[in-house]
Amino acid sequence: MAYNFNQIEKKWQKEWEEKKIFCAKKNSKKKKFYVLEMFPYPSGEGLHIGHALNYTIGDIRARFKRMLGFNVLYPMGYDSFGLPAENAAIRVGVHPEKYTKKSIANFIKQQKALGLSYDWSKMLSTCEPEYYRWNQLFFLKFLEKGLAYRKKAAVNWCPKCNTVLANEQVHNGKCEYHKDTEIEIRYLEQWFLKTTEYAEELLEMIDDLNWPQRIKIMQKNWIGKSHGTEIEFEIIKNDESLGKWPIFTTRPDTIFGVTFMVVSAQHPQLMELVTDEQEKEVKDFLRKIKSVSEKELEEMEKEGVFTGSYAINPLTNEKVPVYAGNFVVADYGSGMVMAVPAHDQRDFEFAKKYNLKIKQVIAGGDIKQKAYTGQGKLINSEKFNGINNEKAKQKITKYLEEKGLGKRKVQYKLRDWLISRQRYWGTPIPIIYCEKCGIVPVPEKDLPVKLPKKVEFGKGNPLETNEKWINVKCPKCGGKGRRETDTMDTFVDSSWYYMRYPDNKNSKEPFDKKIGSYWLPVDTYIGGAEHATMHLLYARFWTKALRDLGFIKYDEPFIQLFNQGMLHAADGRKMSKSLGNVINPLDIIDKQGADALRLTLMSFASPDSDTSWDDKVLQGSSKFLKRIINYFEKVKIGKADVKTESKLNKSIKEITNQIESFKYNLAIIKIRDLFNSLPEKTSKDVLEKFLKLLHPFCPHITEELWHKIGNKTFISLEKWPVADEKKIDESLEKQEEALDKLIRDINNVLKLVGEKKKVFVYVLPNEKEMYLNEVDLIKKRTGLDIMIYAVNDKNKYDPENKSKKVKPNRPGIYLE
RNA sequence: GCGGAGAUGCCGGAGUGGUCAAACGGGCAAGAUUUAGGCUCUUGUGGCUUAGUGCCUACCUAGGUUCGAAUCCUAGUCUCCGCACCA
Repeated sequence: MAYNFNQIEKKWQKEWEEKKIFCAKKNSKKKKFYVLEMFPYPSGEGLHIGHALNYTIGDIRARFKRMLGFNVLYPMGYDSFGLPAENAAIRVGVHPEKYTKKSIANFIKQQKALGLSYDWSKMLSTCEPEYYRWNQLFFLKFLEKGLAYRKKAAVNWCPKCNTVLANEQVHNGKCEYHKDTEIEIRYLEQWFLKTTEYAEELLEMIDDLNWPQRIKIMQKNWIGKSHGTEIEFEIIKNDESLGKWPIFTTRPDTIFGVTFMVVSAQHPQLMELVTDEQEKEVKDFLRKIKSVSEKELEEMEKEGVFTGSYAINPLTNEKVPVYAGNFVVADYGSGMVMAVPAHDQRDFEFAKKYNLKIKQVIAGGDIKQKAYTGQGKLINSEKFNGINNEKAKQKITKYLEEKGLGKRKVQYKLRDWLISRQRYWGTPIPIIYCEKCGIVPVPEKDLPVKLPKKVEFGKGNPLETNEKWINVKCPKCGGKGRRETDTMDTFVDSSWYYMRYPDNKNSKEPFDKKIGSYWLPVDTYIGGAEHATMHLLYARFWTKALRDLGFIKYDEPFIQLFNQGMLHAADGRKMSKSLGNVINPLDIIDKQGADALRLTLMSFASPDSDTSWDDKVLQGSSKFLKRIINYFEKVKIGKADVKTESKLNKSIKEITNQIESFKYNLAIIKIRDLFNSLPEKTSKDVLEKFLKLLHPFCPHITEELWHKIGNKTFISLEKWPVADEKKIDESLEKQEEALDKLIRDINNVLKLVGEKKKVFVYVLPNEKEMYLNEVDLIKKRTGLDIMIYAVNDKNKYDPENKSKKVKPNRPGIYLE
C-alpha cells in the first residue's frame, strides 16, 4: 500500500483538534497530571530539532499518562518578550509585536505538524497585557513586602544589548547573547528582587526534588553557601583609625598567620583607604587592570598594590599592610579578605610576588614551595597551639565572639536578582517618580501599565523618548510625575507562566486559587540544562515568594525535572547555520512524516544523553513503520496463540516501566522486538494492544491503523494495556530460543557441508507437536525441506542415528 | 583548580556480578525475489576449530576482590559538560 503519511497525519491532527480531545477536564474526579515543556522563545527561525526533541519527549509522557487514566494538562505558550524581537525590529523595521505574532503563528503551525497533543485552549503569550499585567501586580506585592527594592549598584552593562544584565546572564565576563562582547561595569539605580531572602530555603529544598543530580549540584554551587566567621579588623590610615572593617573567612583557624590584607580593586570604598603617597600608584594599578581584556584577566597573575593603610589583627594586635588586589571579588563577603600566605595558595603567590611575610600557623607541608592547605595542629598561635585546626575553627570563633571581635556567619554566593532592563520589549515596571513624593507605585486599579505601541527604535530605550507615555500625574499628589522607563527582565515572565496555564483567561486575578491548587505543582517539567541557574532558580524563588504572599500553598513549582540531551549534527559538532549541518525538523516531516521523525528522535539514545543526528536511524525508523503498515495490510485476524500472548504481556510489562522512567529508546527496542514476533494470524486484541504501545511514539500511524482494524474511537483516548501476568509463560521463550538455535545449527551445518536439500529433525515425543507447528518457519529460514520425527517413531529415517543425541529443547538433525 | 558525566564490536548504542562474543538499529557480505535497481525476505559479520562442537582473545589501561567481572574495588589515561580567583 502506498501510505501517504502527510495526508494521514494531517487528517488526524485535524480530527484531534476539531473534537478537542486533548483538553484538560474541568472539575474532574480523576487524578491530575501536569506535563510541561519549557516554553519557547518564538523566533523567526521557527522550530529547530532541539524543540522537536523536547516536545516529543513531553508529548510521549502526556499521551502515556492520559492513557493511564490521568486528567492531563499539557499546555503550550510563548515566551514572547525579549531582546531578539526588539533587535529584529531595529534591523528590519518591523514592530516587535508584529514580528512576535508572526513567529508564534509559525511555531504553532509547526508544532501541530509534529502531532503534539497540546490543549491549545490554554495557550498564553507573555507579551500580551492580559498576561504581563500580573507581572506588574506581583511586582507591587513584592514591593509592599520588601522583596523588591531599588538601589544604586555596580551592574553588568552590555553595550550591544544596551541594557543591564543579571549576574546569571553574564558568562566569563561576556554577555550571554553577545559572546564576543565584554560586559562593562556601570553604577546605576536599578530594581532588584530579593532572591537572597530565600537562599537558605532554595538550597535546602533542592534535595527533595526529583531532578537530575547535576542540575541540583549546579544550583547548590550557584547558591554557594559557606560557613565561616566574620572578623573585625581595625584599619589605620596615617596613624588614624578608620574604624573597624569586617572580613569574612572560612579559615578563622589561620588568623594568627595573617600577614597582610587584600581589598578588592573594585571595592566602592577603596579610595578611602589609600594614602596620599600611594594614590598615584593605586590609580595606575586600577587603570592597568581596566585596560586588559577579560580573557587576559582570567589568565593574569595575582597582582596588587599597597594602599598605604594598615590593619590591626584583633588577636595579635599586629599591624599588617592593606593591599588592593585584582583577585578579590568586590561583592562577596565584604570585598576584603585577610591573607594567610602560609595556608592559602592565592595569598601565597601574592606574598611571593610582593615579598610579604609568610607565617606558618598549622604544622605540616613544606611552605617554601606552596601553601599548606591540609589539616594539622596549630603552631605560632599563642594559647591555641597544639589544637587540631578543625577544632580551632570553633574555638577561635567562640573566643572572637566572646571578645566582641567577630561572629559566626553564613555566606552565600547568590545575589539579589537585578530585574531592570533598559529596553522596550518587556513588562513596564509599574512605578512613577513624582517630584514631590518620590517613588510611587502605580495603584493596582490602574494596571496594566501598557507598553505604548508607537515608539521610535534605534536610539537607546524607546520608552525614554516617548514623552506622551512618560509624563503622568502622580497617583498620590496629582503633581508632575514620570513613569519608570525600565522594563522587567523576561525571566520574570517565565517565573510563573506555568501557574497561569490552567486558568489562562482569568481577567480578575493571575489565577483562581482553587484551579491552581488542583493542577499545580507541575508533575513533569521537561527542558534543556541551560536553564539550571537562571529560569529554574528564579521560578523556585517566585513560587516561594507567592506562597508567602498567600497566592499559593505549595513550596516548589516542579516536582520532577527531566533534562533532554543535546542533539548534535551528524558530524558530532553543534548544529549551526554557519557549519551548514542543521537538520530542519520540518523537512523531515515533509519527506518521511512526523511519526518517523518522532521515532527517530527517540531511537538515538536515552533522551537525557547527548547524541548526534544520524540519517541511517531515520531510514531505519521509516522502514520499520512501513513494515508495520505492510503487516497490518496482510494480517489475518483470528485467535491469538499462547506464544504471542505471552510475549505481548511480557512486553506490556516491560514497556510500561520503561516509558514511565523515560527510557524511551529501550521501550522502542522492545516494541520492535514484539513486532518481529507477531505471527501472520493473530487476534484483534493483540493488534490493538500493540498499537497502543506504539501510540505515544507514533500517534498518527497508530490512530490510522486503529481505525483500519475496525475501531471508531480514538486510540489517543484509549486505556493503556495492562499486563496479564497469568499469560506470561517463560517456558515458551525457552522453546523459542531452542527453535532459533535449531535453525542456526541447521544453517551452520549447511555451511560446513555444502548443498543439501532436506533436513531431518529428531525431537522428544512431547516436543514433536511444537516443532511440527514451526515447520513453515524452519523451511523459510533454512530453505530446506523438513521432516520431523519423534525419537520413538518406528519408521523414522535416521541413517546416522542422530536421535541418540537428542535432549530436551535440543533436537537432533541430519541433512542430506 | 573544583564539581559532574562518560569510555563496549565497523558505527550508533543496550547490558551493571554468572544464562554474554554481547540486545536493537545501521553498515558491510552472501543468497532469494526482480528484466535491472529499489523495496522486501533469509543468512552471515572477533580468531581458530567442528556436521549443529570445542577452545582462545575481547567491553579504555594496569592491578585487585570473587568459584565467577563488561558489570564490584583501587590507581591511571582520555573525552565531554558545568563553575571558575567566593577567602
